[in-house]
Order: sequence, then structure tokens, then C-alpha cells
Amino acid sequence: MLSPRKVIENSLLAALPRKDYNIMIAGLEPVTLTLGEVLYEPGDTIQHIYFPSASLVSLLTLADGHLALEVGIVGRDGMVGIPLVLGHTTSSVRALVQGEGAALRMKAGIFLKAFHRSPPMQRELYRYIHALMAQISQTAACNRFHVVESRLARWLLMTHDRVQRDEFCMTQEFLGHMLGVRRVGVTNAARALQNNNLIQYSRGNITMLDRAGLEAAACGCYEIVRDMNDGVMAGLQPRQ
Amino acid sequence: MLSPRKVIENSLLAALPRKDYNIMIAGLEPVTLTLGEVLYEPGDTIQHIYFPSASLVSLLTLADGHLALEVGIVGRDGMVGIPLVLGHTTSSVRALVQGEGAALRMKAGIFLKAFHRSPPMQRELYRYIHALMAQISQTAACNRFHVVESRLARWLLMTHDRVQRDEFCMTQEFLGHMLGVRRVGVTNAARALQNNNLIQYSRGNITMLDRAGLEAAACGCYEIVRDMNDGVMAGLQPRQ
DNA sequence: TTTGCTCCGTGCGCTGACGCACATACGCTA
DNA sequence: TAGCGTATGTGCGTCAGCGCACGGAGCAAA
Repeated sequence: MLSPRKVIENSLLAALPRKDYNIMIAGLEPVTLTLGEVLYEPGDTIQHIYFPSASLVSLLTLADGHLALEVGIVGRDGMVGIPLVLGHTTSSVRALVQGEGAALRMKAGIFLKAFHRSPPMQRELYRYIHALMAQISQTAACNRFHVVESRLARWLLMTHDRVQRDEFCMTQEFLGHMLGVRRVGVTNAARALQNNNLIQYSRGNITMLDRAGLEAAACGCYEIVRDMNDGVMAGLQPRQ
Repeated sequence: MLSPRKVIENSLLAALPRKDYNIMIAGLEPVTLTLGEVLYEPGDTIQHIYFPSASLVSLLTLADGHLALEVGIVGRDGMVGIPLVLGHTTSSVRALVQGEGAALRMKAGIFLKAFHRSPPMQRELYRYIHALMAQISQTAACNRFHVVESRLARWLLMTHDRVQRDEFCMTQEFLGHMLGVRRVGVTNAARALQNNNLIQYSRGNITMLDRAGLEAAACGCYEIVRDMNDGVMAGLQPRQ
């Protein structure tokens, strides 16, 4: 069975009152998401929703046979499968596992029942959707206006916030798909960051060396999104 | 008082059952939105929500003192003030009136009460939010990957769908803010479209000449977003 | 008719990123 | 320790879009 509550490391679940937590937990099963696994393609019917705990999932939009572009990151702060919450059964983006690790999974039908029985879960998810929309919007502007190096720094920071490890695995090819640029573009940007001793890079292993330095190298978009998220999370407690 | 129901030209309101429509209508007041009016800035507390009927509102993200970038368009198919629906009181984007005309407005507090009393309104708005997220995501990719000319064509088509007039008023400067490019970039793109007899352009007045041609000139993003919206709208009826 | 304002068109040097191709480096397996 | 596959580094020509600056054209009030 599932491990005791305190190790359920997903923020949305952790914030639930005991009663609602029990409603949710009944249908959840622990899974391990593997790097590169695709949870949904655009248009796919959503079979399961996922609450990442130690894993990380990217939401990607595709365009005209082009490269993909990441529009959102979901870690232990969120849920994958948001369309269900909004009364839709299909995903409009690709959901790709970008950080290997643990998650809790639930069948779509069971989730919907539990969701409708739990007003606190509803409130949390709606607020999370607000934060996600803000994240997507800001990322859109960032991808339009800022140079690759700043965007890479932002992306590393956002990832770091969610995996809570100083080292993670990520090839440049993969990063190119996230940022919507060529691998070579990532190579140059990563080397620039490495030359400034902000990160350490080797064969897919990225080590964060200097968070403060990275925040300086990143564009303001990182802070904007982070602060908005804080606002959301802070807002979770006082209500009712 | 408000005009009879059939001229309430907002899709979300028009789709409501009589009972729920009456709940909503009680708090609505007709207003005329004027070109360039800012309904919210990022961080602003939302005082009113708006259901555009003949008007058009752009959702813009700002970045580092850069140009703005449109992430979404709201016309008679939607509502402005979505954060309220998601339990938040502040906007994370700028809402700018981009097409002058009529809308129905409601005070935030009254709206929230009405919203919570009307499950059909809830269902419709949640489904609209799904469509809006899809629109934002796809627009993000489009703004990243496609050339100005295609994006301009897409933008004109999306606007045309919502204003349902063949002519509308829009300076190139303004368009630059929507697409996140310089005015001169718009000039070049607009001239290319005009040279192909797709639009007619003069001192802020754009006339659509050839929709099919514009669809050919636009990137696939237009169709992707439109089809997803159709899916949402089609989905509104059969449920329950 | 002149003045003034807003809007649109053009030119030019610059640069970030692209697309393509090839060269190296690491680490695993045989 | 030779070989192979994956991952990273480099080079080069091209181009869309930028920033800046100025020229011209339509419209309205004086």
C-alpha cells in the first residue's frame, strides 16, 4: 500500500485536510516515471492523471513539424492531466517526463469522482491552474524576447526548484527541445554559463554551482513566475 | 434595462439555461469598451469581469520593459477576468481593449456569488479555460517559430472570427505590440499580404479581402487553435 | 493653403539564431 | 585496447528581425 502521508511529497496532496486526503489516496497508485516517457500526446484521451513527487514533467506544444517548445513544467507543485479538471477528456499538449522519479497516478474516472467529492481538492487545483496559466504566459513572452543563454538559466532554475537536487540528467539535444532551439544553441549557452562557473556540465549531467549567479544570468521572467507561484501557494492556506 | 436575450451575443451567456441565465443577467450591466482601454494591468485586483459581445480584448504579457506580447484573444466566445473563476483576485496579464464595442460587465463580488450558484456557468467557464490554455500554448509556439507574415495572417484570422466584420481598425504600431515585433516588421508583413490581395490596408483600417488566401498564408497554428475551440464548443451541448 | 499630427514606407548596419557538416571526447563493451 | 555509440564542440554561410533614422503621405483644424 501507499507510504504514510508525510512522505507524500506532492504539494497539492499534502495540503489536503485528512478527510479529503483519504478520498484521494484511495485511488492513487505509486509509479516511477522514466526519462523520455510520453504521458500524453496532443489529442490523446487522458487515461491517468499524475501527481509528481520526485519526478518532473514537461508540457510541450508542437508546431508545424518544427521542434517542440516547452510551455510549462510540472513538478511536485502540480498535477499532470489538468484538462480533466476543466471538463475535458483530451490533452492539448504533449506531456513528457523530463526528470525520472516517483509520482502518484490515478485512473481518470476514479479521479473525477474523487475530485467532485472534494471541494478542497477543487480549490487547490483551480488555483494551481491559475498559476500554470501565468507560467505559460510568461514563458511565452520569454521565449519570444530573450536570448538563449538567459532562457537556459531560467529553465535550470525552474527545474532546480522542482527537483530539489543540485545535479540532474539532461542532454543538450533534450534541452534544445525544451527551449525550442538547436542543440548547438544550447551548447553555446551552456558553455557560456559554465565559463562563468555557474554550472558544471558533462555528458548529460548538469550540476548547479551558483544559484545566485544563475538568477543574475536569467531574465526577470524567472522571478516573475516564481513570485506568482508563491502568491498562489501563500493563498492556499488562509482561505476558509 | 438589458436588451432581450437573443441579442446577448456572448456565447457563454447565450448557452445558459433560462434559469442560470437569469441568475447571471441580474448583475450584468452593458458597457462600451473603447479602443486602447486597459481593463487590468498585471497584479491589479479584478474589480469587474467582462463578457464581450461586439468588442475584443487582448491578453498581453510584459517582459523586461520589452514590447508586449499577446498571449490570448477574448471575444464573444469568452470572458475577461478568468482568475476569479480560479479563486484568485488578481490578474497576471494586461487586458487591453483591442476592438471597440459592446460588452456586459459585472462586479467581481456579484459575479462570484452568481458563479457559485450556477453549475452550468461553471461548466462552461471551465471548458472555456481549457480552450484558452490551448490557445495560449499554441500561440506561444507560433510566436517562437513562425515568421511575422504568417503570424500576422493568423492574427487577422483570429480577430476576424471574433469581430465578424470584414473591416476593423488597427494601427501597425498596435499590431506590433500584439505580435511582439517592431512596427516596421508589421509594415513589411502587411505589405506582403496586401500585394497578394489578401488584405487592404490604409491608415489603420484593415479590410479582409480573401479569407482562404489568408488561411493559406497563415501557419497551421490558426487551424489547430480553431479546431480545438470547435471541439470545446461542440462539447458544450451534449454534456448532461 | 498652411500647419501639424498621425500613420506608413524605406534604408542600413548589426546580430542572434538557423541549417548543415564535420571534428572531437567520453564511456561502455568485447 | 580497440571499437562503437552517444554526447559535445566548432566552423561557416545565410537570414529574419532589430534598432535607428528619415522620408513621404493622408487627414483635419486653423
